Amino acid sequence: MTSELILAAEKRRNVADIRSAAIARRLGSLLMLTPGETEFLHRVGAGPMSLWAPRSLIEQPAGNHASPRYIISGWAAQVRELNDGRRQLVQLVLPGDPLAPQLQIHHRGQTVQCLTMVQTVDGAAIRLAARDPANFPGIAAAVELAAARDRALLLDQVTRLGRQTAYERVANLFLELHYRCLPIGLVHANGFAFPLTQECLGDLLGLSVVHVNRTLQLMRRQNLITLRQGRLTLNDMPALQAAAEFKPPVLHRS
Amino acid sequence: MTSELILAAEKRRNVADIRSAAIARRLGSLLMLTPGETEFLHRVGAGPMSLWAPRSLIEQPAGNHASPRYIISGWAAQVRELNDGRRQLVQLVLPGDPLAPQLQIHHRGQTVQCLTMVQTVDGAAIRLAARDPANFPGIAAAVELAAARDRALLLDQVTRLGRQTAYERVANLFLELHYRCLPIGLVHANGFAFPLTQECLGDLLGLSVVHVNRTLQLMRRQNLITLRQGRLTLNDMPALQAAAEFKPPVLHRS
DNA sequence: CGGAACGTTGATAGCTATCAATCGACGTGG
DNA sequence: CCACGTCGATTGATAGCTATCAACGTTCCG
Repeated sequence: MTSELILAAEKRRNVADIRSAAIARRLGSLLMLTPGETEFLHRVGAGPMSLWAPRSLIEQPAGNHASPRYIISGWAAQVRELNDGRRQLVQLVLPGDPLAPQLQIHHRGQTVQCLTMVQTVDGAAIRLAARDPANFPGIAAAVELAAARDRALLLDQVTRLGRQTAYERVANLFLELHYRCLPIGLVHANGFAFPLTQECLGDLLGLSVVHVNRTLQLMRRQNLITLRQGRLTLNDMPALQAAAEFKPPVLHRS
Repeated sequence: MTSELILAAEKRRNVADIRSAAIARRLGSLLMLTPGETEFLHRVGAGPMSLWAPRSLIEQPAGNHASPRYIISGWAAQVRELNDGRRQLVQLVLPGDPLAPQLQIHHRGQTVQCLTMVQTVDGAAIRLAARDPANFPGIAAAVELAAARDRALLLDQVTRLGRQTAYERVANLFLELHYRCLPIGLVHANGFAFPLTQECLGDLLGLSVVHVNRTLQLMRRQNLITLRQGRLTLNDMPALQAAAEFKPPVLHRS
């Protein structure tokens, strides 16, 4: 076996690790989990997985007794569509996140859509663990905190769309994504995989494709970011911060 | 006692009823409560109340052990402010709603602000009841459903700000408010008290005061609405619906 | 009466959308 | 191998929605 093959195998193993560890990392970043809980979440992440094609819609079984699903790789989004074809990506769903909140109200025109190839695992065990504080003291709290953080990010999204310019929206989103990708191990040297097309960015930020393109080019000319070949690097976090005013949600110990 | 005085007294009693009943109506509109549960919520609504002046900020005690507070009269809003003074009303809080979700993450620049005089009551009993399914089978489910509905309305807000024009935003918001005021008994003949200034409307819908004004006047000229003296009447719901595409969240029986 | 808060109106500027066309990358079938 | 179509990114020209600035009217209240 040549060293290249060994390296490739090593890399595959690392990738697999990151995938099966996404949930454990995501929840573990919110508060301290016991080793047993971390191990438990790793096993959930390594369980039988479903594969979804890019652009496919993930059907959410209605009712709150359906088991939740967690993304372990790929990006998805909660999408709302208007009758005339306009669409809004309401919130991005990244590895370690549940596809939808535990109790979701049915809404015509609302779906979960894959932006890349997506792998999901069944989260029924997590829901059960969250209801068994004796054995899993941290998981219940972490699941709650995760939901609260997602709501805080939703408020960020409202503020972005309501009160920020195109330039600020893009900068703010990039900082949010950096903040979210960091704990799940997807960031290296301030860069991370960025699979969104400019059209998706527009639908997420309430902008037209053309204007997204022009805004990105401006940020490139100012050397704030590098975005090519599906990878985004934040070259100047202070400048982005100054432009976007992104404030990460603060978790308080309770 | 003249008949005028009798009528006035009757009216005061009705108003008091509506206030103490706001929580019961709000939660009872989501699913069937037992008579005991309804009575329980009435007593909560009639409990000791706090009074908040217009424009005052309601401090949220950090931590998830603080008892939640419910509004029983008046309007408030969750507000985010940017460093340069821009502000965004993220979500309106109406009678029967909790001031904030059960577990709230601290965020610099986020507050709850009264838009009118506001009366609140302590919701600790509701939280306890929600954890005692044996005695209160419906309340736990209703509280959860209410939170899910609020999240759905937040997604509406995102879509409004991201993908609708000023005219559509205003129409959509008016339909949402009608939808929310109906179950708590505030709507009479398609009209309800509407205490928002045009500046607040702008901060809520991501528009400037001037443009809010012009949009309202257009809708008045088209005879879609009547808005004067703090009262809003929707004269042409079908036309508003056609313009705004408001879809009320659908609760499914589980 | 003066001032503050809110609403209204006009003029102008500016941000962003829309339309149209081009370009490169990629995969497919002839 | 090349023609072809599709998708995404890019660019230019233009239109349009909305913000900003400024001024004025109205109501209310001390």
